[in-house]
Amino acid sequence: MNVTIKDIARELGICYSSVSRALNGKPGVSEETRKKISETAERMGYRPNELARGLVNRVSKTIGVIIPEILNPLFNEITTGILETANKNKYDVFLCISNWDRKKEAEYLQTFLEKRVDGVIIKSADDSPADNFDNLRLPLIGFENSSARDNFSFVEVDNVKGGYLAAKHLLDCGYRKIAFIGGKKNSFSHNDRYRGFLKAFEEKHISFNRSLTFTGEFNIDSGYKVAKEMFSQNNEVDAVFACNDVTALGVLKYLDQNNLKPADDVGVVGFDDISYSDLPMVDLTTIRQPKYLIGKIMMESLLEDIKKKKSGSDIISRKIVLEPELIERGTTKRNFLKIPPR
Amino acid sequence: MNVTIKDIARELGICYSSVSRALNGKPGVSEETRKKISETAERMGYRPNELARGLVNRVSKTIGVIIPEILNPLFNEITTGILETANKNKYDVFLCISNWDRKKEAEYLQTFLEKRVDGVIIKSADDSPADNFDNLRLPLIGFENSSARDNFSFVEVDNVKGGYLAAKHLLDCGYRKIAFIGGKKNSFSHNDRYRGFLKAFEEKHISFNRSLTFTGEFNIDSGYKVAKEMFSQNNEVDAVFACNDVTALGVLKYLDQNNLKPADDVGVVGFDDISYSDLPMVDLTTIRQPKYLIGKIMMESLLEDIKKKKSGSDIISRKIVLEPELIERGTTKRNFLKIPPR
DNA sequence: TTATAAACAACAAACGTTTGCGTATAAATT
DNA sequence: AATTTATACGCAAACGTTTGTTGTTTATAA
Repeated sequence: MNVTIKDIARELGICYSSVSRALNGKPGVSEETRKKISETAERMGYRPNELARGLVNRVSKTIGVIIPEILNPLFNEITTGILETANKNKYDVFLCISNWDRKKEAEYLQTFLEKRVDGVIIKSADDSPADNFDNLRLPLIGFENSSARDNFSFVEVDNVKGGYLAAKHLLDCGYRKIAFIGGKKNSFSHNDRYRGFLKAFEEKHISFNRSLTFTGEFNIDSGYKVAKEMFSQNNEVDAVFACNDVTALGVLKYLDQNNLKPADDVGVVGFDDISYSDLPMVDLTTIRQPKYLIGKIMMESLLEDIKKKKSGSDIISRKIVLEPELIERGTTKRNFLKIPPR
Repeated sequence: MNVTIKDIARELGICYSSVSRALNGKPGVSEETRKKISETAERMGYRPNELARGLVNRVSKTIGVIIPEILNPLFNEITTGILETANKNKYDVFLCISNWDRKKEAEYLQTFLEKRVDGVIIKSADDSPADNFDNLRLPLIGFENSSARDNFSFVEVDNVKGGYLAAKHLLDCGYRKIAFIGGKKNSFSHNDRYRGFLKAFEEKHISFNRSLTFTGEFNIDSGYKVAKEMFSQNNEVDAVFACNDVTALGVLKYLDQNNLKPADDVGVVGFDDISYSDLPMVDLTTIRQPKYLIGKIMMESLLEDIKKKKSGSDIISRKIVLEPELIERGTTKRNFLKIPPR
């Protein structure tokens, strides 16, 4: 059985309310007894029961986090940022994986409500107008915009710009038959990246062949499959922009197995800059997201909102947009001109 | 403000204890009122307060998990197994990252105690006789043995066998000047893999040059650095066994940058079989650990122990050892005989 | 018709805290 | 010495549940 403040009080022959006050540094306890109390607390190995505390303080010092998966290094690094920032601020985190399933997501939100988390960070499995978290009365912040509501707070990279940078770079290199492999169809990030992608074409007055638009999932196999399908139908494709690095790795896998040289035969640009893209054997050109920072900022913003809520002031929604960055590596090559200028 | 059972009771003009009984399916409530109660509960959006429940039931339906990092895909996949299994059993998980720091680890254990988790899963940052969790009165299970105490429960792969398989494979291929790059020095897993490694040499009556023993950390940079140091001093090394795939990736990075061909110039065997080892550009021979399964088994065993503890029966410590498996890929080649048989 | 059990509802204590309020004691002021 | 003031401490309620005990109603059998 665990030691309680009542045990300490009994031991010292005083009232347990004094023990509480002493241990919390509140006034109304003499220095002398305060010292005695903290000594016996120490000696008896007292550990406050946070459940009981949470009950009266209406605070659990706990954040609920829902992400679609952690196998993808993208979420991995974001999660690292989240967890380390939480720890620095003395919060614990319930980490939940939705597997891109909205039902699961909703379930987790329910248990968060039941366990009285102080706030929620979420990368929604799906973007739709009828949101799971629409009338959740809880500070909440998302990774990437995923709600039509304009009071939804989120942190994301400028996806339009990211898509633009990718396409512009490929065009600058001289690639012309460029394919687009997107993520979750109709998700905000997918649409934004696609828009930016198209913008680069427009700007250069080059037309994009819409039949070269594909969608994949966030894993290597999916990238491989899409590449296989794509190249067996359109062998004139000379470059690919994959909306995330893991999908791009799948494309590279296909190229490798079919004796196609990255850059020379097919230019490849990914998105995210996961740690493995940097390996010399991979050496993937990509659009970097500041992943750790994203996690850190989400947690910091959330904690601020929690503070605000407690003090009674209004929470205003945040839309924090960070800069993406083109990282040029070996899977694209400048002045590559397969198609002679007409 | 959240809806409570008292609100529901007031709404219906009954006593709140009946509401509790009704909602928990306990006897003592008529079918009629039971129905009325669950209907109004639904209508009012009632969510039980798990803090209050936990307080009286002495159960939090929460597991604390401490791992050194999640950037390494090894822990990643183990964690996935842990989280999914927890979810299936209606448990939530506090995920904490120790960054290989024992102090942090101890801090986390304290907060686990305060938040009254029902059990703990841990990959200890360091193996030592004086353990953080020595007198923790909580069901606990570790990934890999990390305590001199014999009542410490853990799940691990047969590391002796893993080291043995790696060395045997390299020797069978014909490599002779083999280097060993270990993990945390003096950790149980390190020692076991080293023992197995040496065993293969003994078995074949081949002597191992002890000066080719190195230790690294669990990241690419570390593997790279060790390789650099090693090859600049001992250019006769013809193969490397790295105690984890991430370190092996660092070695491959070095080889790539120095125009050394894996397998032909230097055989490389890793440990873990992380998902990226399978990429054709990497194609790393390795010793596979059943990562997801490890996580799953840890969680299942822990939940069993929790059940046992609740029912009052004794918890016996578990030592679950799983089989490692050699995965032959492109970084080693059979019948490679650099050194002619004498 | 009355006794008796069964079915249900209400009461109250408990879980381990925090905290407003009242009071006893000691110190300070007149 | 009498009165005020500050301080230390105890009391009790509250947070939202669960659950054992007691009280009341209703149906059933004698």
